[in-house]
Amino acid sequence: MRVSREQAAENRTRIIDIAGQQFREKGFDGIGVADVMKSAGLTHGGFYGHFESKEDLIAEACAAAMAVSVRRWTSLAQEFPDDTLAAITKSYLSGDSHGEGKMSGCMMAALAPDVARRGGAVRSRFTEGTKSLLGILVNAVTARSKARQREKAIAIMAGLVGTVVLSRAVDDPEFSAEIKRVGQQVFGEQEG
Amino acid sequence: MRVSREQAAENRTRIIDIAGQQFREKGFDGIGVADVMKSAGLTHGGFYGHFESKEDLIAEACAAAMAVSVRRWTSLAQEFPDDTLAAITKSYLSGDSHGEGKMSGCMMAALAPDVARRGGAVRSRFTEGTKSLLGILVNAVTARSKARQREKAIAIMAGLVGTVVLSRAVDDPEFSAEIKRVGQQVFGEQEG
DNA sequence: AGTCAAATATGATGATCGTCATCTAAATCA
DNA sequence: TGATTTAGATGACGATCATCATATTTGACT
Repeated sequence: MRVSREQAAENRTRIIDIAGQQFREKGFDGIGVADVMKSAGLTHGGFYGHFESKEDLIAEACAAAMAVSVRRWTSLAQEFPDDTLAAITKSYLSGDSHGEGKMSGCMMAALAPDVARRGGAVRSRFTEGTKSLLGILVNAVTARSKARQREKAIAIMAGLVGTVVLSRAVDDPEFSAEIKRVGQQVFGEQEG
Repeated sequence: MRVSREQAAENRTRIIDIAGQQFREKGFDGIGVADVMKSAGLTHGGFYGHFESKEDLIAEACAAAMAVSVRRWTSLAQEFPDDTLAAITKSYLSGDSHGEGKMSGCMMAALAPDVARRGGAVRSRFTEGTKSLLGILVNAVTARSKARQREKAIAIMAGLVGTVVLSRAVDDPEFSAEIKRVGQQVFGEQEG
């Protein structure tokens, strides 16, 4: 059954959004094309009308999820202009920043190693997003020189990603909470 | 063909070692049981004589790979007693610490998000290893109090993991090198 | 030496995967 | 309005997967 062009475009973005969620939850290899389509309310047949391959969908989902993070950080920077860093780290480490947990969390924390195993397009879309996020962090950080500012931002980004990654992987709830608490304290304040 | 008990035990540890390498390179879902067995010089048939399931192998491989890291950090601490932190971070961020790149690198950096998607045994073995590594780091760090020491160690561990994770995922070699350089500088010195 | 048990090999199972071919119905356009 | 295009549905393909059944060979024990 054919649908209107706007409906088709809307379907495409819904597929990408849902794929981004499922990938973050289960990994690129943990969810299949047919299941993504079903979650989007479609059947698997139409998939290759929208995407060249699963790899193509992964790349699009990466770009879209990174773009969401960029928008979130940007609006946090606008909303909290004098303590952007604390606002970002708090939002970042709160986990379910929009209520659904890992599915809607940061692509870097959920899938960076998976991205590292993939090919060109996925890596490059991820890299673009990472650079954009870093740019926001650089502006949120204070230091004696522009170079120091960038270094500090890089360290904080790595610290935040590592904090989320470890706190999620670990099985002990208290240990997990401790990791997040320390991450908030160390990487969310203008000193370290 | 039956083999001696020692041979069988040796085969088992070889399967676990090779599985650990392949998992780190391709992810838990990126390599199959049959391929692991073939890489170990065996056929797929004997697998379920050694392990209950693939999940069981994953848990064993996790534990073994974490134990290797624990031994490495321990021996670094013995070899460089007065600057253990720098020695560990340098070894950690050098990447191919034993020549083969990501395959032999840290389980936390290669697979933490994959671990987070798994069930009980995998998570718990990973958590044990993480706590052991943290214990080593705590002793390698200086701070005003024991509590501060632990917080600092947690932050450094997160920073190191995030540094490796991001530098590997990113597509731009200069950006990747920059991330690693900053990580070494910030997390390898007794200040931040 | 002879029996038993165990380690591995061979082969098959059903499920799931990415991808493609074909069909259908409705949107688009002339 | 009629012709054409196209989004999506149905169904199938070969490949791969985890797992199991069975056979074989040989170490281990009596």
